[in-house]
Amino acid sequence: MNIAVPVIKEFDQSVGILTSVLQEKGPRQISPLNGIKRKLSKNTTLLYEEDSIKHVYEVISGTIKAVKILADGRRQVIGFFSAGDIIGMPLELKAFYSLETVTNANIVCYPVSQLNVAMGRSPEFTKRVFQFIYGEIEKHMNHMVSLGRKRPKERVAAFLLQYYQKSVDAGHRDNFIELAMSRIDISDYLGLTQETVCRVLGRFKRNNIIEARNSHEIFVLDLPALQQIAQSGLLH
Amino acid sequence: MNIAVPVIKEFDQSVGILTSVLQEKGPRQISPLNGIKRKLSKNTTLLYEEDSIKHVYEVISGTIKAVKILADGRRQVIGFFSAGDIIGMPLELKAFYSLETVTNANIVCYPVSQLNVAMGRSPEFTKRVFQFIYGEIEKHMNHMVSLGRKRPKERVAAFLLQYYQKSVDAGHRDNFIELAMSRIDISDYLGLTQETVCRVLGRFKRNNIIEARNSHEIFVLDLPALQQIAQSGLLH
DNA sequence: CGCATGATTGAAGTACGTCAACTCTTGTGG
DNA sequence: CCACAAGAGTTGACGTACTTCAATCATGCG
Repeated sequence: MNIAVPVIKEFDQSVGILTSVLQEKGPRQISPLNGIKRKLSKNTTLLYEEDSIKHVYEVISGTIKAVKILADGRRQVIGFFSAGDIIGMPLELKAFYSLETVTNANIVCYPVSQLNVAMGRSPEFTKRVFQFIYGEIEKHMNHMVSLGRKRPKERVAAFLLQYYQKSVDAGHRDNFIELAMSRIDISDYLGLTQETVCRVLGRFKRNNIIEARNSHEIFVLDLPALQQIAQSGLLH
Repeated sequence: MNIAVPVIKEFDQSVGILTSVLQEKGPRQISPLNGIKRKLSKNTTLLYEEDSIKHVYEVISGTIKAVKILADGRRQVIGFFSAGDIIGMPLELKAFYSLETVTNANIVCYPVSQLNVAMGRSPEFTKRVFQFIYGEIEKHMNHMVSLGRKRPKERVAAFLLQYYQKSVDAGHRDNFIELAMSRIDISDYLGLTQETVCRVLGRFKRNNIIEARNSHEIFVLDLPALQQIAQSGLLH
């Protein structure tokens, strides 16, 4: 037991455990997933679109964005990932998007082959993988509705609420959200221009719906208002 | 053998075979998927958003759309499905969208539980399911780029090309595509108004890029032009 | 045949994008 | 420690591409 504790710790540190999403519960069932830790500095591309996928990534710290880029430079950010998020899927195919760090980040890379082995062994694990993918798809659907049918203020409100929810899920109760990415990244995520994102945020500030300590640190002052705007943009 | 043939035929007709996507190759390996055939008339809702999912559907004939609807009536069509397409996933959860027939349609319903059993038995089948889901996700990504960053003419061109490709994949060489859905459905898919869709199609006609026999039957006259417009909208 | 629905076209308005100026950070080197 | 540069963010003025509103034209089904 004296020995076991440091061993477990070593396991946690050097191997990663896919705790949040994919890992089976209970110490007995821990799948032998051997991930490799990587430390990435800000604005690094760790995967290019069309690259063949070799790993599934778990974000330990920092923020990473998934981006699709058109020939003329237009960008669509598919999603942002931060601590606890999983990126990728257990199939070796071509990447649909490139992955770039928004901030310095620590990640754990799990070889796809290992996940396949784990899935072959455990139906429970396979089910968790499916549930994870389901969740990702649900996000994609909501994103499509935002991009196709929502007004700028509704998109921005929904975006802020995503981060608010994430903060609540993490156990915080201070109405504080940190937007690690630039205004351009946000606008590329929401299908808007950075100017429009700025103006909408400015309006929210003037209406005392949010308060900004600086451009990346925001307090939600009026949650119901934000929810109402996000849901159907009734306020003008 | 005289007996076997009608039995097989009966099997094909009443059970469905998930041929195109999920079915394993070779007669020996045919998974015992017992689907139930359903005949649906036009404008029928076969699944409501938030309903719990009990089946995966295979479209035999006709066209079905997946739709998300906002409180105030705005609609985002997530996708259209026609002969050979599979709708849904092997997990019993809440539906992310409602499913409505665009035309009269024949479908086969496979209980999710059966797919799970088949996946438990066959890693090969599981892999096919993953590949299918991958393909769906790729479509979602491209759709997000269209909705977030493409101009109307680029979206419409890409939409036409999807159907052109489908026609080619089905072995047709006549440059003919059939758009079973209404202009409103197309606009709700592309995040535009029906008027804009009409005007773009009208421009394509005037530029001899397409020719319309009627509003639903279209010939592609200038494929390269269509591809160029879809890819980066260079033409004005 | 006639009505209802869908498609198309035109005119007008506006929300968002574009362009540009300015300010605020942040980081670096003297 | 400050000065400066480079980048990011913000705000304003203006233009326009798309929407909205409206009228007309097809299409198809009872």
